Amino acid sequence: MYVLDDINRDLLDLLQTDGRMSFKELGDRIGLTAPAVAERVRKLEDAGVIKGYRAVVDYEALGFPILSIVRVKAPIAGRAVDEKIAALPNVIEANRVTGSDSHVIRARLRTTRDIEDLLADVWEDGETITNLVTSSPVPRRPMNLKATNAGRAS
Amino acid sequence: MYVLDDINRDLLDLLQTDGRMSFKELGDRIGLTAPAVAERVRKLEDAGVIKGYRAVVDYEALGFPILSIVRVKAPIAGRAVDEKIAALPNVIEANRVTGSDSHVIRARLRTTRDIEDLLADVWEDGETITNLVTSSPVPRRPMNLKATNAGRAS
DNA sequence: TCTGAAATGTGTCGGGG
DNA sequence: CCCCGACACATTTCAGA
Repeated sequence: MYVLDDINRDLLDLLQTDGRMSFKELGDRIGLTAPAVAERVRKLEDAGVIKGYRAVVDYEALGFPILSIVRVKAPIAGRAVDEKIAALPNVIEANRVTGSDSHVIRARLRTTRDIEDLLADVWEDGETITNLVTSSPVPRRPMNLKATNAGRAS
Repeated sequence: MYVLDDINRDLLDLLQTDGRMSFKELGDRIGLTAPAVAERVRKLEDAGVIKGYRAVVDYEALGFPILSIVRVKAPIAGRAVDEKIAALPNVIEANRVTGSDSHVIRARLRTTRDIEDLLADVWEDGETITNLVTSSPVPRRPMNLKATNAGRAS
């Protein structure tokens, strides 16, 4: 497990909030110079702790107002099923899970009609249960590493 | 609905893949100069299409190997419940949904013991069903806007 | 809405503590 | 592991089309 000191923990919290913050500004906030920050960030990237940077896009504004959660009970949950799911561009996440279902899939859709198309694709693999998200009390957010005492040696 | 031209669609796909890409490099890839890119990106931000930028952090590497999905059936699903869930730092997303459950919660946890603590907190609000993610055929990913023909006037 | 050029700000690399 | 100074590079602004 990768152990963080307090500076790296704060760096990660800042970069999770604003992934485009400059090294200089990061340094100003935590009391380091830009080169020192750059080196720490580079090491976090090399270690795989920072996996990348992403712009967060509002899919609703782009015409995908429906967020659906589909649970699948696939009798034979093999690689073929996984790959078929991954090939669907509307799918933004898919997990294999414990319990009576085999997969949990999340997809962004344009219309209710698209739900049928999505289900038709996974239908062949097993029974499905679909929930539509009506609101998000906690929209997808980063963990607050400071609040969770992340990175402390256990 | 916000209508994208092809350039903005490609810009968003690039920024979803690498949120720290410089305006100059973005411009080189799509055939514009840096100032033109900067202006387009600024407008997308102002319009709320780009909601922000985030570093993607590997929580497993930081000691949170468990991703849990908890479905809650809360008889009275009011604001108080939402706020209690939102206050838990391990919760990375919570949705209200249609169907027999009221909420779907995702949380990152350190140990199986933490599952008990999490459930104890939401337990008071209703019955729970918990699934543990064993693998992710599709890890959380951005939508490919080009593949989905996003932003086209319908 | 874009380009091109000038000014400003930031990233990067060396040397040194 | 950090700071400082110097250079290279990116961003911003603005005039012009």
